Amino acid sequence: MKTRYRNRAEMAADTTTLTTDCLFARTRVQVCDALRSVVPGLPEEVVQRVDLTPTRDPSHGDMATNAAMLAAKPARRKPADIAAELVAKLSELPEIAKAEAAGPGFVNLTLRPEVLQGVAVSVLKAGERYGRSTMGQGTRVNVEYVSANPTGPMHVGHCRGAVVGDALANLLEAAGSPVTREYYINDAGTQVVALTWATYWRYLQAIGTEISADDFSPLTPNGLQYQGEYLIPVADSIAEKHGRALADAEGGPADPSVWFETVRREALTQMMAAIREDLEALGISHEVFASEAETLASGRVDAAIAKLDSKGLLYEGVLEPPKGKMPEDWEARPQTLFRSTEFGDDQDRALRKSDGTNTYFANDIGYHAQKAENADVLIDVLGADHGGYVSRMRAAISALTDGKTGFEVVMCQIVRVVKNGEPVKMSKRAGTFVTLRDLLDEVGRDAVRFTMLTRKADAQMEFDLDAVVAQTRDNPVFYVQYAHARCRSVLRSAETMFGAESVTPEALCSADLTNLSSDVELAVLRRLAAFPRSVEAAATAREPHRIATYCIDLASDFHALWNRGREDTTLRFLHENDRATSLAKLALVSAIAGTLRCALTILGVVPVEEMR
RNA sequence: GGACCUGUAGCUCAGCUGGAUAGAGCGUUGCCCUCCGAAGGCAAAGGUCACGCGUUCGAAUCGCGUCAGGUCCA
Repeated sequence: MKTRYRNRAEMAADTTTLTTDCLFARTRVQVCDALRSVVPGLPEEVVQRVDLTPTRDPSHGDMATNAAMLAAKPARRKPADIAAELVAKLSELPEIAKAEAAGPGFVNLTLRPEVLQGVAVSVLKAGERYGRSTMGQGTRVNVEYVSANPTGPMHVGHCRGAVVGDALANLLEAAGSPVTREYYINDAGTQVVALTWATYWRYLQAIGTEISADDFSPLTPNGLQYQGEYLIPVADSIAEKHGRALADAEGGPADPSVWFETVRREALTQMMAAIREDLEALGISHEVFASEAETLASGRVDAAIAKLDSKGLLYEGVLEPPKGKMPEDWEARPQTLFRSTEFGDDQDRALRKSDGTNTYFANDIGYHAQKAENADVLIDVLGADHGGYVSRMRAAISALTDGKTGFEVVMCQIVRVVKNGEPVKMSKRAGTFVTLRDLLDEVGRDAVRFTMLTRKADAQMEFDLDAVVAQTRDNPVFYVQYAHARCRSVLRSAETMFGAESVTPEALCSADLTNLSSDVELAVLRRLAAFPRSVEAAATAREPHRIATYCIDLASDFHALWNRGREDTTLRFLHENDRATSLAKLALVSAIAGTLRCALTILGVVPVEEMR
């Protein structure tokens, strides 16, 4: 496993060259240098824990560091004393207007205004690359997400994992990791057999045979499991292509050897095509669609099992009966077990059933081994219902790769869909489940994506259909989009006022920014400065929702600034008779719009130019 | 019975990997349009961070236990 930083400090201390063009990262290096000279011989692992954070309270300056408090114990000195010496050292730096010790040992730093003003220029120069980092260089990441069974169209239950996985992939890419987006098609299991039978039933109807679900069900291996109408067009196209050739002379069910493989392939192809369309509508495209059947055929599953065996990790045994509620049909059965308990699992796990066929787990091991051939870290984005699967998979990957390949799971908890204050009931059986397409049609792609990303993945969330289309402050999608649209609106007005060529990002880079000195303007600049830091932190934590939170915060700063211009005309962006001042303000506005675009792009949300 | 996730304002949720007086939105109560888009902003009120013990300079955050909700267990 390649380097995985436990925290930002470690990440930043790990390298002498900065991974991102970030004011915080640069200043932190200076703080660390100062600390080393104030406390000679301080162990590096202590220095690495030094953190430099934005302050919550502007009266504490622009940034605060915990350096003195961290060093106090190893240096056997009082935090306040170290802080005082740090203050003296840091005050000498040209970038720092004021350094002061405060509270239990913080050192608060106030930057010279031109340093903060320079942030706007950095943003404009970086353009769409603002916030990008090289932190992940050398760590190839495979993110597997969605992987919905190809047995029907996507429904809202798949949506959160899809959006989170996609945003996470974008985020890790922004943080410098080469990312593979992957979808695992479970096309070798019993569900696909069931799908095939269900499609065949619809096929018989398509060629004019009258056969009810109740009549057909007993003919199938496991009953008729899918009766959805979405199979009708699939069956129609099969009927069109093959006529009555797949049925017997009377149009009734023929022997499976006649039709099964044909129908299976056709159903799978069309289901996957439908899913890809759904994904496309969500703005998602995977680089790899991996087939379980192909992985099996490639021999990788057998190879993985053989490898575990060669390490002495397999044995024939009988699992303990489940504690508590005992399934009625439970019986002790000897089967091939993997010693996952040696890797932290709470129970050994079966790789082969008593009849000798592979379990799902066995196939999944082979598949993960396949992914590990081209990645250093595997991330599975899973629904909460797969929680029990994590520790056994981690055990298997650890065993197979000798711990070289990282395995992480981002677990997405349930989304409750609410409309008019009432939960929307979903039942696949009753056919009342909401498809992804329905949801997109109702609220729109960007609203779905952004809203799903405003909460951390491992917390349950409520998705209020009314709220996400509301054009009000309590709808964060709208709020953020509105901020961007307002920026663009100002810039459009500026173009007519000063000429388009004067307000391009390149032209605005050379504006004199010294008049950006009010508290609200400096607050926005501080926020812009924190973006690269947020990207690295979000990537390290595998938490794309932090980028959504950042968007909301920046939008809030901007709306506040906008409204302050009502009472204080010097804060307005456009001053017809004062070109120099206007260009400074416009540089800030352009930097805000640019940063919002960078952030929204990570989330896969399209920034809008105007609201209608 | 066990595993994983969650518990923060009346409601929906943030809280930047242990830091200063715990923050938003909605709802409630007041303000702010002659003015770049008021689809916004400002302010007030609202908290035993589920509970208990522990770790330490310092805990919503880390550990253990209890309770509650969710997901799962060949």
